[in-house]
Amino acid sequence: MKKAPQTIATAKPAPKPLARSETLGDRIYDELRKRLQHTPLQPEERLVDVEVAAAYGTSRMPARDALLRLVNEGYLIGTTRGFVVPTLSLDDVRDIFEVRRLLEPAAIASVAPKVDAAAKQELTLALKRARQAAAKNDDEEMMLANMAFRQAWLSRVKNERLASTIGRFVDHVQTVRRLTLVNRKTRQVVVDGLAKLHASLIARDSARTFEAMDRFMADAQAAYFSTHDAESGKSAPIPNL
Amino acid sequence: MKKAPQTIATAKPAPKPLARSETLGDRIYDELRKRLQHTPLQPEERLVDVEVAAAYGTSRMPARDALLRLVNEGYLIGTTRGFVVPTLSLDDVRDIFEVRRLLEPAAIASVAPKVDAAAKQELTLALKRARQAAAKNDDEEMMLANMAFRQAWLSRVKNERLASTIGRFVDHVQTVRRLTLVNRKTRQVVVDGLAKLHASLIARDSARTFEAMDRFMADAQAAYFSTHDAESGKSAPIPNL
DNA sequence: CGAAAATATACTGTATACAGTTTCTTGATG
DNA sequence: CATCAAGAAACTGTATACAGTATATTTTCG
Repeated sequence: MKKAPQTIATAKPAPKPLARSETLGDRIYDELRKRLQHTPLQPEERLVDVEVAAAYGTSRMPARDALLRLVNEGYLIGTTRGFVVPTLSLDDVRDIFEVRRLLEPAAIASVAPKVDAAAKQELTLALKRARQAAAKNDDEEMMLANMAFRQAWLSRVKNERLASTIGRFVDHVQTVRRLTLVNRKTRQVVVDGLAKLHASLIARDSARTFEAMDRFMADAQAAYFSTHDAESGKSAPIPNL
Repeated sequence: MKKAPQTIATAKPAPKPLARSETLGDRIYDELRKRLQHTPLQPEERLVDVEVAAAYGTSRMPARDALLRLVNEGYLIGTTRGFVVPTLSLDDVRDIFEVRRLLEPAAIASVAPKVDAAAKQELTLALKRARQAAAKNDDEEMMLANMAFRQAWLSRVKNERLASTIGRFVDHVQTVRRLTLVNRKTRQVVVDGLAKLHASLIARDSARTFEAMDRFMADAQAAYFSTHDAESGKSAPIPNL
């Protein structure tokens, strides 16, 4: 490596180039991300580029691209020995909740006026699933219902940058959520929160929806920190993404 | 390329690996980003990986890593013929402003209680620069002062995720800002906004700071859209990042 | 002389090979 | 038996080479 550049960009005539089509790296990235969203890695599990490459039948490069991208977005961290799931400290979780609380009430409020029949059906179904899961104490189903509900409104947020920012932060505390839901009282908080959101959305009431989400997030956050403080020592980092 | 994987991750004993140290790709990324923040590319300018690589004296790979990362973060878009600056539509700008307006008031309010002597000095200096620039109609200096003021508070936001999210969105409308500031009335709006923010920050008044930023962003947004509508046709995409 | 076709060029994407570094394993030594 | 050192193994990071594709250029034909 030699030295810094003077000027890098070339100012040639006037091209009008196409956007790039999907590459192998993109495909691997998409599938890996979906996989991580669905079933997060165990804290000691490692993703190794050569294995990912072999799994997808490509060389290391596209796999590497995908893994680096996941690192860039906070889904993984790169170490000298494979790619691992990041360990979130309590402060990290607090920070993420803080940002989410700034974004999600406004985001969901923005879809309230536009709730149509299809949206209503999705939301109602998700709520129903959540209720049944709560009744059966089914943690896994509870989480899935919760995700379905969020997906129902988040996919209808017009502002794509807002939606994707929220999505990313949600993903990052996914396992936290998993932990949180393993708790009877918390499950009730969630069902109540979803029910209120559902009602205000169906009523197409933006202000009430905003309020409901703000409350919901505050309650969920409180529930998380209380159950966590109860279970383990205060400042111990909790496992996982 | 063959088929999808069954299970990719290996579950071996228990490593405790180090975080990776800085790579060539990281270094190139850092410098390129700083360069783009300072002087954005012209719309027809292209960044080509082989040239970037040559400029830094490396092979194409680290350059490629850096460029892809910049694409991932929205600073560039990859085409079949080099990497180019994205063209933001009016809706894009609106979306970005919307997100910023959700985040920045809360963020700056969070630093108000912690404004110390050093912070005060930085803020005061930046405000002074902005005033002088406005008096001299110096667009460039105006923008720099504006950036300095933001840097002064943004660097003191404790929540790093919040800060970096804001930073990214700000960067993306940087050229928009440049356009906006080339306008006498707008410059006054900015100076007034900074002055109010400065006052409430020095007073360590969170609520007032929040309010001041919210107003400021609303005014700035309005100023931008009015000047833009005045200058060119309504829905024409404006150039640039 | 102009338009369409053929060729060349300039990029990105992918594969493979190599180098450097950290962790693991093995063996020697007290 | 414990501890440390030396070697091997397992990774990532980087370099180089090749393939594919979109754009630019030239050529050919009306």
